[in-house]
Amino acid sequence: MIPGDVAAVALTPPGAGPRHGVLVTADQVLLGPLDDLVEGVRRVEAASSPRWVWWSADEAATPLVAAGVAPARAWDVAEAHRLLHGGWHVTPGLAWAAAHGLAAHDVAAPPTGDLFELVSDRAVADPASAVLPDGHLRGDHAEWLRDPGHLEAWARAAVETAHLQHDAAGRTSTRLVGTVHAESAAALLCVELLRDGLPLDRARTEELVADAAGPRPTTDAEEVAARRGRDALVLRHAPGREATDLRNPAQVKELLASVGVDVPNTRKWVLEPYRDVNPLVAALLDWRRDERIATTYGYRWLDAHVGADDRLRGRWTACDGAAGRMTAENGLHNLPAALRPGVAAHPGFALVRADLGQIEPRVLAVVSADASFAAATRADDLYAPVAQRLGVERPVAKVAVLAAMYGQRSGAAGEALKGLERAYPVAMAFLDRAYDAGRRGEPIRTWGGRLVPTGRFLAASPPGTDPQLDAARGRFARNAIIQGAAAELFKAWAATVRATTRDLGAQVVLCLHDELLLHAPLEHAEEVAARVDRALDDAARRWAQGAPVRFVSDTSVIARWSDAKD
DNA sequence: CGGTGAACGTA
DNA sequence: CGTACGTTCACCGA
Repeated sequence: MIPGDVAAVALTPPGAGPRHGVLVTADQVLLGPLDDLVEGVRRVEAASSPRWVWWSADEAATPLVAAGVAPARAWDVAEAHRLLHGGWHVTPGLAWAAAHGLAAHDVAAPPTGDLFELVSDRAVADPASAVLPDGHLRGDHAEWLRDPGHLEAWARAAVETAHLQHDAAGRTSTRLVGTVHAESAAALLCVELLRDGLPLDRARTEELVADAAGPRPTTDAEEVAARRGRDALVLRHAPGREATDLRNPAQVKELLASVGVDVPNTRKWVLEPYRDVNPLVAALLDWRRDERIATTYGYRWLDAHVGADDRLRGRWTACDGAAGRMTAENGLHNLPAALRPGVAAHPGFALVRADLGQIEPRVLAVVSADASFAAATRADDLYAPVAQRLGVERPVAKVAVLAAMYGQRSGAAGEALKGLERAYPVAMAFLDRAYDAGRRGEPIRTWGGRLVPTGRFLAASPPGTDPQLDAARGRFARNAIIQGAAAELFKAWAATVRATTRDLGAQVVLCLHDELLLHAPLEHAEEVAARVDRALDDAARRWAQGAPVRFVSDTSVIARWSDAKD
């Protein structure tokens, strides 16, 4: 049975002729060619805005998004599984098994093409059923779904899984159902981010690349010559060693030794103190900076990932394999600051940039329920009241708070850290508990309910056998409860922004952990910015569930990403 | 050919 | 001041 506020969508796999799809609601089943399905979803969305259930947004929503349909609410079975059970790897079979309490190791594997696998008794399964006689989902669905007649059963299996996940989520944590909703919206947003891309000023971007890599080469020979030219600027400081391969760290180390710079490795922060000692070091560091742009963010990158519409595109994922932050490919998440002036609104549009201020300590105030620390979040600058309370300068208070959340290895914070323990014992005890759970190899749950396994190095060394690895697990856990909760708030905010600015023609074009970038029509940009701030208030209130913690956003309407940077 | 580590960009 | 990610390069071993 399909509940009245739920609808399901499933599609035949791409790449095997014309695609078909099915739409299943409480009172109708629409089975037909993809175009008909898209129109059906558009109609149902407009009429009742149900919660769309799919095995994953990537599979099911991509054709909808391509056609401009913007579902408001979803239950993404794959993302729900990741939240409930931890880890990143998920298939329909694994999600089905976990939801039904079946053992993961019995999940039917996809066919390998091996002649001998046909001896499995699973081959006798009802050809029309998505479920095998042993209760597991069939493993050959990629092939099986080429027959559109199988789609309805596949969609109903997704709804059954979602239903069981919903029950399990409600039992596990009071906030987990809401987290699944936000996570599902984020996964849908990821599909839209890939479709829309990040708007660039191509000419300006090419200029910035040229500053580092030289003019665009037209032949392979020119490219080689440009590379030699860059190398020569370093090697001219090392007469007799011009054959050194600057891309080989061992050779670079030897080269540096030959001019009296003796270093354990050639990393930037190791070499930086020697920048003025020898011109070779300065030349090498500058070479590294330019080489990064020339190789990773050079002309090849531009040609491969920037479309004819001057949009930089890459795939996005709603959560990483650790605490659950979003990830992006093709440089969208690690674009060098030097290239940011190239990210620019297109004619008739503006960028709306919003970044959350001091999100991690504010998140700590929520998840630890420390009333004193929460009081400090009333300030625009949270470190000011903390410094006052501790009787130290602001920079000392800041280092102490960050050390408490992440570090406590090199005890620069010292006295101030002890002050934190006295002033905010609830928050500090919360961090200590996460650290201890990690040391013991126990999984933790984030505020929103995501299960985060800490046993990543468990096979190499069980808890209690290697103090260094125990400490690494502890730091990971302590970081994950903060980073993971921050990611949850961020996604709730991003999903709210997506929903509340769409009617103004705005697009979310970049999500960067604590920063949102939107592309909006010029005439609506100020209103979009206002709605972004309102969305933060609404999302934070829902996410924090009444905790008296304030979140702040620095929001501005700009032409280029590099504008109005603080 | 695939896997690994160094290096470095972002938060 | 720790954690995480993606990308490129050279090297290693099959």
